[in-house]
Amino acid sequence: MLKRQFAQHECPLAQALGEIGDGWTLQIIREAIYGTTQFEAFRANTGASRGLLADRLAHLTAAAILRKTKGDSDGRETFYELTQKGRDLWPVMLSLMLWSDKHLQDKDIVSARSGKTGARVTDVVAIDKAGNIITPQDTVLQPGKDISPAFKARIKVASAP
Amino acid sequence: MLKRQFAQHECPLAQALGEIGDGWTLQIIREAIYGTTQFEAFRANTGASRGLLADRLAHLTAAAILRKTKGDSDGRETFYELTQKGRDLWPVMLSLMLWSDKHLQDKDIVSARSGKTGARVTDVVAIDKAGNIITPQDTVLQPGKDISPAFKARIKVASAP
DNA sequence: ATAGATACGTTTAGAATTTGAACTTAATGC
DNA sequence: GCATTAAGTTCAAATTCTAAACGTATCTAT
Repeated sequence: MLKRQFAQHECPLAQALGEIGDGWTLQIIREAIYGTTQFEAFRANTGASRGLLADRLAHLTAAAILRKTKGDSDGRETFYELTQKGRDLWPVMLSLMLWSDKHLQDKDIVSARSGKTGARVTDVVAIDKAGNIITPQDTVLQPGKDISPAFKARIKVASAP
Repeated sequence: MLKRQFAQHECPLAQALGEIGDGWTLQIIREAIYGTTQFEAFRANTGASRGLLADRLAHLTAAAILRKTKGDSDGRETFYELTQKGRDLWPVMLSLMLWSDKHLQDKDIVSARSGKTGARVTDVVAIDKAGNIITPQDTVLQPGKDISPAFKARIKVASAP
């Protein structure tokens, strides 16, 4: 089991990174989102070693990001499927994919599209409860009621780019 | 320098994870987005060791996610600031923050809001060129013209959750 | 029923990475 | 000059990862 712990911040982002921010863990979640469910397939598609993969799958299962089930037609098989918590990481993966398309790639490998209209996903935007778009330039980080003075001091100068 | 390389996929997501998917790298990008610019501040806020931090900052600079500049008032200082490519990772961090709020936290530590209206960011959504929202349930991954047969076979069953 | 193959692990030694402390170098302040 | 600060570098010890072998249960074919 990975013992390394990132500095325990109250920062929600630091906590999320502590839970899934490990490089291999993200690769595994990517594969799960692509539809991979079995140990050997995760291995083949990520290149992770057996020991590491077993460890990370156990961690993701304990964190309720994946759910482990036994195959009922073939008793040898174990399936790891995304829970709702896991599926909720889709926007993270989608934004990464769009970033990659914009900055890392010129080839047209794969695109996310609407199943209904076929229109390509070009962007990911923040919205408020009413559905209004909030641009990155207009975004600020606001301390909440449970924030510590120390962390408040750090984020008060920060605003989104 | 980190030698470990994730399986070299043509997959844009795998490439993005290869570039920034390392755990410490993501912590550093988080800090940069929070406004951290100096070596010692990155160290204090992430808990990374000096050697590792120097290595990762060099990598992020080489990847043009950070830009390294010298302080002109104080010649000892070095600043690492986000480039546009780096700032474009904001949606990734914001989605992670929202995921954390939904699944990892019950405390009200910090929220992203509109500077203009004060409205809280509640969600991140995919949109097409015309600005129509494409829900995760309606999203499919479509192979592009430069895809290899092998990768095409893998994603053809995949659809977003 | 026996033999071989498959799926999912565990174990282990060796390799690679990370830590933590000490050390450099260069610039600043007193 | 002398202490301090910022940003690294160096290196031995600790941790983590890999790769190959091994283990166990289940399935398939003979």
